[in-house]
Amino acid sequence: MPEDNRTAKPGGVIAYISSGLASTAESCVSSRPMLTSPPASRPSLPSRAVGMVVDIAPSAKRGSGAEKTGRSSASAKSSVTKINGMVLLCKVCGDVASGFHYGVHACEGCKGFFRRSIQQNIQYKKCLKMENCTIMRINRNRCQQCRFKKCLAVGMSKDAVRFGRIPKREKQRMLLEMQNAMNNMISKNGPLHSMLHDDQSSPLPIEAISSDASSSSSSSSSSSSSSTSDSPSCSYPSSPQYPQDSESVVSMDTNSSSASSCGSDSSEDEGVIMNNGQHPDAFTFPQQRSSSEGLASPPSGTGCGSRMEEQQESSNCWNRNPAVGGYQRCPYSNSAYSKEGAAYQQQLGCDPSTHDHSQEEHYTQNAFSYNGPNSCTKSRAYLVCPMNTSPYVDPNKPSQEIWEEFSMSFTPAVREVVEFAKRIPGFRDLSEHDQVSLLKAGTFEVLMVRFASLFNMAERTVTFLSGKRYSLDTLRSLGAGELLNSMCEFSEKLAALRLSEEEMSLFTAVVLVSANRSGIRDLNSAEALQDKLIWALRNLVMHNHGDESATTFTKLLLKLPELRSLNNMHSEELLSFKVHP
Amino acid sequence: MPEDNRTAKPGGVIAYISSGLASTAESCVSSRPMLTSPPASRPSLPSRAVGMVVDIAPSAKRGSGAEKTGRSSASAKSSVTKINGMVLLCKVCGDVASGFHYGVHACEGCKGFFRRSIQQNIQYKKCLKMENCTIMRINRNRCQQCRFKKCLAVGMSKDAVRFGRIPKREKQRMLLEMQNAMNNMISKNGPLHSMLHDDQSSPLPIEAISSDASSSSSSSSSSSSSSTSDSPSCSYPSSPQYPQDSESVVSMDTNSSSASSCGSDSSEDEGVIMNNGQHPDAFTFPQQRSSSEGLASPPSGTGCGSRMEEQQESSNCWNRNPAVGGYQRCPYSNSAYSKEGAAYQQQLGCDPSTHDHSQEEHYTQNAFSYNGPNSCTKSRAYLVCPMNTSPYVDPNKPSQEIWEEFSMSFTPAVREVVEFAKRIPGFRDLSEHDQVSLLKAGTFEVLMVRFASLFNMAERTVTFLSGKRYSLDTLRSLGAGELLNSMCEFSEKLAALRLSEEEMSLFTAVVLVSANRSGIRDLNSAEALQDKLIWALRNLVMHNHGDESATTFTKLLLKLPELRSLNNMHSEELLSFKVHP
DNA sequence: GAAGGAGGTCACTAGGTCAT
DNA sequence: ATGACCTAGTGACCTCCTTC
Repeated sequence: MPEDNRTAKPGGVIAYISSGLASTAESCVSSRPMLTSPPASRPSLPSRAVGMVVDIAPSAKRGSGAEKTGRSSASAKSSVTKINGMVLLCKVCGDVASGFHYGVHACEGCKGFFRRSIQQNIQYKKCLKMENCTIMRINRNRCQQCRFKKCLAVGMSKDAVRFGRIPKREKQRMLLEMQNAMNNMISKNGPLHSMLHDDQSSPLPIEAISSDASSSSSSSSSSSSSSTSDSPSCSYPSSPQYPQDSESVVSMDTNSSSASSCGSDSSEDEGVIMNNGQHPDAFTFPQQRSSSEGLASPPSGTGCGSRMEEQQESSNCWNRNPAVGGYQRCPYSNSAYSKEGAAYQQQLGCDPSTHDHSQEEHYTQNAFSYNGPNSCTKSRAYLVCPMNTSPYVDPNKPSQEIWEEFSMSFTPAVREVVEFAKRIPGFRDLSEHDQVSLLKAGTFEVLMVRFASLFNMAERTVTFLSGKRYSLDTLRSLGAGELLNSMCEFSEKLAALRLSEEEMSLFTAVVLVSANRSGIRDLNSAEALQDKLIWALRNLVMHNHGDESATTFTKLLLKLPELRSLNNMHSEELLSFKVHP
Repeated sequence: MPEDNRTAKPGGVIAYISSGLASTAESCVSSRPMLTSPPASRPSLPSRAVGMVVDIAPSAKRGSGAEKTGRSSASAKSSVTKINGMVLLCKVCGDVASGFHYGVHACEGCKGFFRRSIQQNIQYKKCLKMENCTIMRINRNRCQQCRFKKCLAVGMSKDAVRFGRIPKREKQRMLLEMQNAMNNMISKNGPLHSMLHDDQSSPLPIEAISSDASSSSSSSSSSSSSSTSDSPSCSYPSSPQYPQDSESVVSMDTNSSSASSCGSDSSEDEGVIMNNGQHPDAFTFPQQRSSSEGLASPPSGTGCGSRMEEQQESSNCWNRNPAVGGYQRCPYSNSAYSKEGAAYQQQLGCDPSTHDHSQEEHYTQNAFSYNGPNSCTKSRAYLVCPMNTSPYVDPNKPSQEIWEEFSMSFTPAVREVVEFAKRIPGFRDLSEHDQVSLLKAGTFEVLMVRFASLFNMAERTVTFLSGKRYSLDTLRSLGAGELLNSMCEFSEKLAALRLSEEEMSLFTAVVLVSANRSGIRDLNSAEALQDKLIWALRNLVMHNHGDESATTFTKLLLKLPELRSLNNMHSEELLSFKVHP
């Protein structure tokens, strides 16, 4: 649907201006009372319509003389952009467009609004509702944030300005598209019917249409001049017009366009809503609680009551995890290691059988292990991973076996990560699928943080979980490469931040929920959780680190991409090991 | 001076128009922050490109009838000057040239602008920035002084007009030159080499190719290539900024083209450096200069004094990059593409031979491309990447060829990233090796940020640089997978942050210097640079985003790990494409 | 003639203004 | 702060003239 529609839509909102109808409608709509001032002042459509008209009609080639009296006429009043009797409407609010401004057909109001917004880089006050206000002529001044958002959404941009006269080709194209739209409309059940229908079906015809128009243009075929349509449109996206109907009033959307557009619109809005809907700020931190009740409290609260507790919990979740100790002590058992997906699910208390197995293929992503570069041509295999008991591997063992043994070695660690995750307030509220996805993507990173202390850059050693220590040089000679170095460097910098236990726990939680989100189904929830944890972490750090708190917090966040890189490098090495054991 | 230059320079910027190239996504270009919508709107080029075409091809004698309908056609629209499939671009702004005006291939806009400027001897208002604004199609109207300067710089002059038809001889010469350029490019050592080379030799690669014979007429034959290098720089001493115009288009510059840049480069760099180091004040900050004075100063100071300046500069570095325009315009030329490592080095002005080649193997890391999952079992190959002209690939072509062609398609983008990097204050102070490493690791991420606007989650479309838009569903049906989704999501969230142009530039710089550090030799310097940039970004954001500044800044930092993930996913797809084309 | 460019024309728009 | 109205440009097209 949407697709088609879009295609269909030319580009702008149009309206029949023919009869006096318009005026009526408008007046109705117009929120403003009737201004006494003369016709000119009349804000409403009619008056304006009467003003100078820019006719894009084909035949209108150049009747410069006729309609417009030259420049002077301009002074007369704002012009109405009209094509073949159809008035173009503002893509932002549906008012009558005065031209093509910032890449979009827009009215004087929205043009001016957008101009001011960008010129002064104004940050509007947050929307009081859901940040998805519908923007129409009558209410466009109610929410600046949403209005500006809409401007951007429909494509207004300083880079999209177009000067000079409209290229004939474009004009032609517009016309054709509009005509098509019209025909469709009319042919259907007759104009009235369609109008009616449209009206009802879509509350915001204009938007609907408009939004897509821009996009679609290129696409399809239907656009008459296929060839033209394509590129040109792209290039001039907004150009096409959106067939809308009449005045602000009746907008009739393009043939199908409206429908589609609606779709798109709505989706957009939804997205917005969701995102913002969550109250990231709501998560306050414990300690400050007492000491500073005055600290900024969460802006909007959803269940504020338990927030503190949650936060505390999260800050301690790791510590409370019995596993923690184990981690450092190398609790490496022989527990079997199999498909991670399943493993995670089981540990999370889910039924693995209910999940798709595609995930299994990615399990290498989660391992905390690495081997020397495959460049290691010796016949001996090495597994230079601190999770291993030793970097040396029995050369006589089949590589498959080595691999399995190795994999098993970190099962306990993975289990601990899962336990930790389960203690993160809010984590279990995510869908099972998403919990597993985050764990799969983030386990390595979590382990990296927790085991950072195994890497000692100052002494240039790495302590394996077996308790044995090896120098970096030794490990390098066994084939360890860049990754090992990077891990050491990471550890050193992390240590330099001197995080407290709580901070470390909270940071670890952040690491987990910040894991690669690809595949996450409920992105908004994951993000909301992340926001909450970040907020808590921020408060904690701010509270603990004095002058350097801002820097510390920033540096902490900068650890995330580093972890991601380590994770990837690690995965690559694992992969290469599997490929060339 | 000018004279010589002109002579030397052939003349114009060219671009292949065969594909959708021409159209290029203007949107992309947008300097403005990543607005969500834009993609669609890009109107122009394409359409124009589609307009009347003046073919200079030899054989093309004059199919007047065909392409242009003679005079009448003229009425049709402005013509596009095309030679053998290559479209000539305006030497001033990179738009499609309509002819040879005032001694230079120029578009109607710049022609008219220049005409008015000289006719009325207009004294334009002083540039509000550094008087070195990059002139591109999208922003050519923002600074008259710089535009006029650029006109003069590229050689426009009333004395250079050429009347009447193009002498056959000249036409022939142009053709030959272009062909040579083409061949060189392709054959030589690969694109990179040429890029590199180009970099050094001619600031205005495009021209080289172009014919411009006009001026040259005078000069000698050799002019073509040799000349290139020379003069340009001279003529435009200040030009650092306009090193190439071509780019913007895609120009593919002549082989020698790149060379040009070099000259420019150095000069360019100097410019930048000088600015920072020397006249801090000289660098004025756009809007908030004054107001920002009160911003918090960097915590620990290393040259605190110049921070702001640096910040400003860096915040504008992207904008000043001529390439930006190119980006949007999709300048996909035929520049060869080979070993990236070498390419980077070349562009950076280093000697590729001195570097280890191991890097080359990783070059896939840098591409901004992705294809559908290999699960795509159909015989047809798809390259669902917005840098491509189309997701469809000729099934008859050998995959190797497809791959190479595809690789070439983003060479211009890579080049732009390099140019951008060079403008980041402090970046060039890193060792050559580290500069290359960061570029290799971060190019994809930088491109992802700059091209974010191509992905429109609201409308569920992706605009290719060719200007064509495709719905996510369509792309998905072609094999695109999770990555595409993730990219869209990333784009949406980024757009939601509503960064200003400066913020976006600064953020982009941060992205680059925050790239995977593995392999970096002087970690501390890289980190110091990162700190500096982050600090600047933080100040800027804090200053611009009011209540939400902290949140915005945090969210911005959280984009880094996301970018890293996208980068990795992308690399994986690339790899899988190479393994299973 | 016909190709091809200078200039002119005037459809159009970014921005500035200022009453509201 | 908004938006109707203006001003100063801008650039798509055209006409006319030069050169091949």
